[in-house]
Amino acid sequence: MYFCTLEIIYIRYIMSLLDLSEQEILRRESLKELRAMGIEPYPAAEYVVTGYSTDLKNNFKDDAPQQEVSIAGRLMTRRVMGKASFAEIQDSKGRIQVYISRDDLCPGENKDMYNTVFKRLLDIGDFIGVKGYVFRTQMGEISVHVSELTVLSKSLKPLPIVKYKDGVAYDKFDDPELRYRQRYVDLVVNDGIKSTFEKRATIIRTLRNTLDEAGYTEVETPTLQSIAGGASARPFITHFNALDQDMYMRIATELYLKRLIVGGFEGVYEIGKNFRNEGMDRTHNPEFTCMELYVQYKDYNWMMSFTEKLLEKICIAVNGCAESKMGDNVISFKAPFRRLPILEAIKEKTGYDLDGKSEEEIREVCKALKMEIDDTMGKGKLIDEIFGEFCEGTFIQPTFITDYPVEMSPLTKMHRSKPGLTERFELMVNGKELANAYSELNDPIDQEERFKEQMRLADKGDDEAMIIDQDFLRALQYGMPPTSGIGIGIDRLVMLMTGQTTIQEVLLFPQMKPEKKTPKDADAKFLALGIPADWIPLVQKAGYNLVADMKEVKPQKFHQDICGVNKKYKVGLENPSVDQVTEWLGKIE
RNA sequence: GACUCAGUAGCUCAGCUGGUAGAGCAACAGACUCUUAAUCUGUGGGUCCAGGGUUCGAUCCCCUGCUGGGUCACCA
Repeated sequence: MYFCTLEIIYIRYIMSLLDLSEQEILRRESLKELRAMGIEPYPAAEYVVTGYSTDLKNNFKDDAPQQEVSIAGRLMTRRVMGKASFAEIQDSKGRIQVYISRDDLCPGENKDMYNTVFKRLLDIGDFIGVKGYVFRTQMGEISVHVSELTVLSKSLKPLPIVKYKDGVAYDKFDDPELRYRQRYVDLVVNDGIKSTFEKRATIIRTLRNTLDEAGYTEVETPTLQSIAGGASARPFITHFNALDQDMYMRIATELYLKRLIVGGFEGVYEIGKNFRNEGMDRTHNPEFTCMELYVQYKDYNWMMSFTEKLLEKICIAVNGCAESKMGDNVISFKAPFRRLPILEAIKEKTGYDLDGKSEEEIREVCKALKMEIDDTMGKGKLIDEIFGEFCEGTFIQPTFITDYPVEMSPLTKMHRSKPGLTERFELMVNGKELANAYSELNDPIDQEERFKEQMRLADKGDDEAMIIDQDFLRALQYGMPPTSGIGIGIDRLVMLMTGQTTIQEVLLFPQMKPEKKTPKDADAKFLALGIPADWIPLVQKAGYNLVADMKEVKPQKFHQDICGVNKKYKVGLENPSVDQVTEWLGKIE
């Protein structure tokens, strides 16, 4: 069964109308009307702008000679008062009011541009360009007096209307679900969203500039890996057809960057995405941005002072000072930061001194602290749990927590003087880990042993233990200079620098569950029952998206439902008889 | 995964022991040449998330499910 093109076009036309809201249909009609008037709603030509909203407002001087300008943007509000109107145009920098008087826009006899185009066919959300001069209204608002208006792009879907008065937002568009899914709308209608992402760009630019000036090389390493190493996390698995083998999305850049230090770079860094197949919440997104840096001949002490200077510089670049507000907390990134060994931190917060204690003794401490633990946890994991439970959240001001136990640091060099501990620090800010760094382990034999220990943990049931990377070991065997490395979570850094409390606010497109689409049976299934093609969209509009949905319904009710749609949406089809409908429904198996 | 709250017009939200729905904005028609959440008059617009149950009658009560928010757990 097939139909001619015209029928298909007609069905699509009905379907499109049935799926649209009244306002969307009206906007489409306005679009047609514009074309009928000879106005192209989506013109191809460049529209030359000579200024931007906020610049015009900031640079305006009442006593300066009149300034002709040309600006473009989205029409965001409209206040029509008969023969004169005010509107606000939103461009990339902000908003400015424009004043349109009928007789200035249309000096001749034909007033269509004002009466028809501006007042009736344009809608909020449309892009327009205007030419005119800048002036100050009686109410004191700097505005553009419009002499020429160009339609640049018609908007077919109505934007949520958010209005502001005295800093209070009315009818706010603040449902997180909608804001993240339709970030483009969020950026258009909500104040301050764009600036968060501009700050994010500033942070990354400052970071990159600082590392470049220090003489380090920006590199890119594989995202698709056959062994996902360098961190403890579950990876995403994907499939490479050409080799018919599974691959992993990287969970860290560490092992590749260290190979490059073996290869002779002074310093290498990468700013890129890592992927971890774990939960999603206000501080975790499955893909997130990390910066990792490795510098030869350095140690973790050097890295601490490098890091605090780096962060202070970034904070000043973003906020103009070395402080950032997080809710009620003011965080100072003024270097230097406090340094505190992890066992001292635990002693400080819990009163238990774990120095020199065995795994069994620590297990007892955990029980005394009423913690939930299990047998798969080794000594390192236990200490980590105690720290996470009682200490981590308490470090609001930037604090370097140093000298972690070897069990939880398989890629870290042993401490130069403290047995059982490693030369590692984590930087805690606002109660969360922001960075993780070490004096890198460069003893290939020790490294192999550490990997084997990880394998034993994996055998015990730790599904995050690291997998042994033979090629990385081979690289180390050629010799790696003493090296210090660090990883900084960029998303969390942006949160701290911009005062945001959820990671979704600093990611343009945070991971969301896929949008659910109502399943619909193919047209052929409806045609098979004898339902005419024209009627299929109406049947589906009435709520019968699947043939199975019609199975139980009484013919009378079904008849009423579909004829109701026909009438309500003025589709204009001839209604079937109840007998015909009964016949269709009778064919359902 | 647990708990909890929510789902009503294009948007933000009301809706009383249970009697099939309202406001503001947006839209449409009209008035208005310096307004600014413009104002004034009028109009249209709803699968009250879905499916069961109780009831003469359910947006409301009960059950189940779906979707989402929040909190917690998991997750360096």
